[in-house]
Amino acid sequence: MNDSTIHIQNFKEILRKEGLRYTKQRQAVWDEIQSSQEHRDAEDIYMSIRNNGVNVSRATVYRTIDVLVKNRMVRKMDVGDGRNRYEPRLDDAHHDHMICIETGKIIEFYNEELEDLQEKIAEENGYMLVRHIHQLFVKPLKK
Amino acid sequence: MNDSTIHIQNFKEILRKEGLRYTKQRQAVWDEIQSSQEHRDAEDIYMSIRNNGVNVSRATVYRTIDVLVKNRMVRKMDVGDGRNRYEPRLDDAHHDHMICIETGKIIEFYNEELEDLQEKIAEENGYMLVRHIHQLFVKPLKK
DNA sequence: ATCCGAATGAGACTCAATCTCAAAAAGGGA
DNA sequence: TCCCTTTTTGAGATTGAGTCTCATTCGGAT
Repeated sequence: MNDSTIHIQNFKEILRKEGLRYTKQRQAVWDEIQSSQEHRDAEDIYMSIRNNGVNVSRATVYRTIDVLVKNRMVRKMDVGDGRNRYEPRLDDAHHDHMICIETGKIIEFYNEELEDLQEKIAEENGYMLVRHIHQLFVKPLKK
Repeated sequence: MNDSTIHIQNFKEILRKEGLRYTKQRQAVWDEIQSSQEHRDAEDIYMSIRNNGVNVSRATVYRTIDVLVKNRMVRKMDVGDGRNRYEPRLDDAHHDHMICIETGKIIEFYNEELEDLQEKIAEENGYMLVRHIHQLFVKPLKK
């Protein structure tokens, strides 16, 4: 059983759990997102699927992404330019993003201390942390 | 010279610096935002100005907000629901936001350690921190 | 293989935000 | 003050990501 098989299994199970049918369009959306670690927008994913010869509509792409996001197979990120970006959660390891304002490059980072601190802050205010958005807008250090 | 006068002065100076003319519409936008510490959307600000008897268009509200944001008199925040929120930066003290997913309440917080950690992370990756977005989505702790 | 409810897709629709451009207003000079 | 040039305004058109509609197609249980 290779990587790809594992993902198809998981995906089918999720559809079953959600009471949804397995269709080639839904599979194509997951395949496409899963095929790249990049942070892509819905239009890009939609066009790539069509270029691969699978007929799919934007509506189906958006609908399927919602299911994937709900089931934590895809992470949705709002970079503030009006278009959401999506990336596969292949290993489910949490990370945040650093966005270079000069090149647009997106760098992932993870810091345990930072994670703990956020939970502590929420609790100090009488709340429980559910999720968070944390983005650092940066520019290259001058050498 | 009262608080209000101080702000009018600053605002006029900013318009001059930007090579923009002083108009009652622009003043009304700043007055309206400055009048409340809440996190309001553009439509709310627009309607309030009109209800106060000043004729203004949405275009002018958005255009003026852009100038205010650029000059750090107003903070623009994307809470992820498609409508940006604006708040006056009266004292210029930085803070981040905690959003209760049950009530929609927005709580401001500031933590020095968190701020330092972010700069450190950016530098470790060869970047300089320019700005950041940090939002904690929380729910009330069960008693 | 049949059947019925779920899924699809073309395109209409939503809604925040931006753009257009003719008309109105600012503000400097005389 | 009045003029004149340039900027600003505003009503409405436009944009664009995302959602919705509903007739048609398809999945999959029996």
